[in-house]
Amino acid sequence: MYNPQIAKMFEEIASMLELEEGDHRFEVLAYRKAALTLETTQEDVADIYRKEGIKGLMKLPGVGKGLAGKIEEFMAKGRMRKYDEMKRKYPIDFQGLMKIQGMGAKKAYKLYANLRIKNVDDLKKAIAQHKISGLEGFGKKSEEEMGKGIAMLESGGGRMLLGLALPEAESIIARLKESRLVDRVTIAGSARRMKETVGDLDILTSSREAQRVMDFISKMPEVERVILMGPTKITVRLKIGLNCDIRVVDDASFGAALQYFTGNKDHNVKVRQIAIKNGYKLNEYGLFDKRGKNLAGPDEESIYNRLDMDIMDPEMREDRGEVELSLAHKLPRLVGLSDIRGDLHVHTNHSDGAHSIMDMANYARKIGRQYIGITDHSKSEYVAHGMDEKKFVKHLDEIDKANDKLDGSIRLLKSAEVDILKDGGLDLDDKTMDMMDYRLASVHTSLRMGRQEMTKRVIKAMESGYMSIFAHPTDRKINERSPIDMDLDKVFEAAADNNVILEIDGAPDRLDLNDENILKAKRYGARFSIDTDSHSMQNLTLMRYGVSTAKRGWVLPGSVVNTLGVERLLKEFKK
DNA sequence: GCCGTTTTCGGCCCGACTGTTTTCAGTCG
Repeated sequence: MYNPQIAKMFEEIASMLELEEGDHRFEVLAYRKAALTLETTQEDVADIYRKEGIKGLMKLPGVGKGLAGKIEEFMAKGRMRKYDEMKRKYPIDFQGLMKIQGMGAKKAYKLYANLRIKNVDDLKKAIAQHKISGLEGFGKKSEEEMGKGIAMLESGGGRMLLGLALPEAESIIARLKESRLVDRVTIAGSARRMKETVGDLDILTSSREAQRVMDFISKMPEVERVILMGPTKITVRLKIGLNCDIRVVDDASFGAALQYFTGNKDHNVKVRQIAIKNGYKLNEYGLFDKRGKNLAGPDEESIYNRLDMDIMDPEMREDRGEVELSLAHKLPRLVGLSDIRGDLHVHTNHSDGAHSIMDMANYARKIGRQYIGITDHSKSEYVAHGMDEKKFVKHLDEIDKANDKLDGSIRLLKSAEVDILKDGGLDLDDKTMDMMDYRLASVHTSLRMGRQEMTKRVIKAMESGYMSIFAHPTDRKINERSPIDMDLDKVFEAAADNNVILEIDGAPDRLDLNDENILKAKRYGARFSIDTDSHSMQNLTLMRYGVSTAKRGWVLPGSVVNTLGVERLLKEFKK
């Protein structure tokens, strides 16, 4: 996989260009944009190049003739002349140093020019010896902030799971509402777009008492320390190890600000370009005409509507074609939480869940589910107390009895999460599986198997005729474990051929399939099941993470099986 | 260096905050 390596080189070239004489602003932007594209492109550039040559590379957004040539050069020779030349002049670890808050290319270079600081270790030593504060343009405060920045990095400054960050944001929002200092308050940024991980939290409020809001925030119990505070913006470090930006605007600007701070960046750039084409100017304070009159209303929708666009769900705002569809008034109606009727991936204390069948059923009914599928583990998962055939017969019988007791108030479906064995066989015998309403199947062992073997393994399981749903298909764990290596195109094709439903597992550390893979699967006509993979009653409420992931993959309600009523769903499983 | 319903040249988002400044460069989102 060349992508991360080349992305890093482009990033570094961008940093070095910032130090060169003359105006390289836009060249810098171009390198950074291409680096971002490479970081987020799943397909290896080597594969793209093999299939479509340099023209294929140039199809990548932000990659033109020049940068495509540099990618080609690196793949052929293992080096990039421009990078090597510049690196000789600036032998600095920009990537490492610039991860420190407040450090950009220019400061990094000053440190190198004056103190020969090349990397974070050098910087640490210089700080310890108080060499920074003596430098022109730096002071005592700079030295302190750098020290704090390094400490923050070392305590894990990476991106946090949405499932941890969003509840924290919601409790901060609740606190602000209770304070009565704010008119409106809401989440913005990547958390509002429900990205699987977030680098920080953005919260937007409107108030006539900005200063009091600032003071209030700085004293909240969630806050570890204030990083910066101005009249309308405050950045704080939260105790959970995440930064949080909170902005205060006038209520009249709230809609414009919410649009602006929700992003993402590329989406905003396009919307602003449309504003310019219409003779307007769009910023976080409003939509202004030539005379400077603010045309925006109090909400986001009025801004889009003024531009003759339809408003789209925040999850769509990633510049993946939603702007164009919105202009054409052809936005799809995506699946929403209220479409979901059941949950087809639920564990109980018969394997590794915390609660009984009845507890799970009652809780699920309380939060509005019409049915849930009980999917305890099969015998290979002995660490998860997986059951063998004999135990399953008894277990399935208990589900029947629970259904009798529940008397139709919620329906329990008989199922299992069956292991896909190393050879592609399933972990229970046919007779036992025949007793179930449907079956989940998933990979839990031999995760490092090679690509071809893994692909064959999964497809063989799909062809068994017993696999109703492919649960957490790639088996990745965010920030913990890479996805298993398989040819997703072939797997998705086999799923469609064998009527296998693909799961969108809503457990916040899985979110599997993810947005990109959902978009890919859709091209093969995939159908989905959005589940929680619950191991406790509380987990049943995680459905929103799965639904938002589906939205990020532009999933329509009609292709999600658990939007169906239970009778229709059972008919689907019989097919 | 990229890109195209201002299309092969001339744009490319722009406002907030900080530290070290005495008017602003650097960084961030």
